[in-house]
Amino acid sequence: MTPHADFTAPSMGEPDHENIIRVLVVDDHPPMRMGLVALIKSQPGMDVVAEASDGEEAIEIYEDVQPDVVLMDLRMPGMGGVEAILAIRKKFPNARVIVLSTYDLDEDIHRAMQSGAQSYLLKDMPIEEIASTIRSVHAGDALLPRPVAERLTERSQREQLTERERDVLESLIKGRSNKEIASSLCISEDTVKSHLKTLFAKLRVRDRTGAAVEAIRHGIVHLK
Amino acid sequence: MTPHADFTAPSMGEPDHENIIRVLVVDDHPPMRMGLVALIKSQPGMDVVAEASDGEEAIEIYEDVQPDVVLMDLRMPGMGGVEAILAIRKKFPNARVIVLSTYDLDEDIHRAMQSGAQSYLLKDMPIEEIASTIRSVHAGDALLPRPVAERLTERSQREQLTERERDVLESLIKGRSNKEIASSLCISEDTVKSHLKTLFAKLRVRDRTGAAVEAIRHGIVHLK
DNA sequence: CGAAATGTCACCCAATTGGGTGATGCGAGA
DNA sequence: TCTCGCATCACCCAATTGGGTGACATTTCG
Repeated sequence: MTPHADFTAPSMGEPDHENIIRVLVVDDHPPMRMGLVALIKSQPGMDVVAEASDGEEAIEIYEDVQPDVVLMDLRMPGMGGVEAILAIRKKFPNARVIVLSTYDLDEDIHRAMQSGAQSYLLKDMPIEEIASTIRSVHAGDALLPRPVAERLTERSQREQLTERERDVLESLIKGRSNKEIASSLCISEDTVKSHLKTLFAKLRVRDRTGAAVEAIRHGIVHLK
Repeated sequence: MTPHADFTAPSMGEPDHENIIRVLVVDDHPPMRMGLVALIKSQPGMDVVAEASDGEEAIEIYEDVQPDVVLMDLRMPGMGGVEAILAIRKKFPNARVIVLSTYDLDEDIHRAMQSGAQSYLLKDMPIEEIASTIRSVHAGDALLPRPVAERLTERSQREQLTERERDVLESLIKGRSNKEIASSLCISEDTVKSHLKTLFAKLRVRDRTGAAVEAIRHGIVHLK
């Protein structure tokens, strides 16, 4: 796809301190990809070795070119960033991935870091910060910008939802009544109400409408 | 801010058919700006004369450089794209603006076109389409890509909300009960219920939760 | 093993919500 | 002038929802 020069195997032997950082750019927006490529190529000591426009492509290409660092968008059609990171790190546990997202939703950040990303940047950050993070992550650090770290703290203060609570929440956001949620999950209506009670407490809302809005606001469930 | 060469006044006299298309790029994401600049500079017959990172800056710079075409993001901190387009076209009714957005929400598209944009593109479109639209719009056409036009049709099939209905909807999404909505809008609870009834019908939902989700889904109200 | 978390269900009761019907006043436009 | 849409309010009634309390089984974990 994108021409990448002859590369030397990153495993074994001599440290790559003096080598150029080989970056894989993953984003489904062509102009954004173009910008990230321009950004990286404008920096000394790093270069783009390949591009991908969704998760599956990213996995394939990663195996081929085995880049030093991946710059990965989160929301993409088909396979998203999180699944791609999981797949890549399953096969290459040392893979270094920086998530670059439009959104600073606490759940997104949490899921990304959970899946093994080394950092999480926002697209409204200056290009210097993106470049310096690529260097840091390549050097083995895993740092989060202040505002992102703060969001992650927010999320940790919110109580974890159980699997069943998530199910109810998702069903709720589809516009279903308690009765409908019950039958869709094959449980009694009382059980639904029971889950809703704890759900309201955990999300700190009074009713289902508040729960729906909070869930969307924090990225706990995604629309569409 | 950004260097722009000597420019000739776009008013009066000779047609600019043979001149280069002078583009102003407005986006709050540095790497996206970088990509758009690279995109435009890579195309023959057009060039970037200035960049802005929010609505206010866009207005200022527009007056200074009076570009042929503006490539404008919609959601930006501070003043958004719609307000900027309105302000620019109030002073320069012939201003040509292409909105370039991440989202294909019908309300966003509607508001953008309503405010006077000539086109609405999505960031996941290929760079050729973006470039060719710049040319078309500069030549005086105002065309919408198929998928965007279809979304706009969706929106026109949904009944218009009245101002008051919007007020109730916004209040609803803040998590308020009917009683609280009533007092926040200084009307009776019965009136709130009355508005909600028509609101449910127009949005084709059964209850307030559905209304909240639909409103967010279509961009009728924005979170945060 | 015992404790804690999770998922399940039941019952009661009050509050909120949603649906139907209708009425009034006001301003814009045919 | 006379509609028509909009906003306002009222009343009634049924359905849904939310809060409190408690119980039981399973699983996980120290």
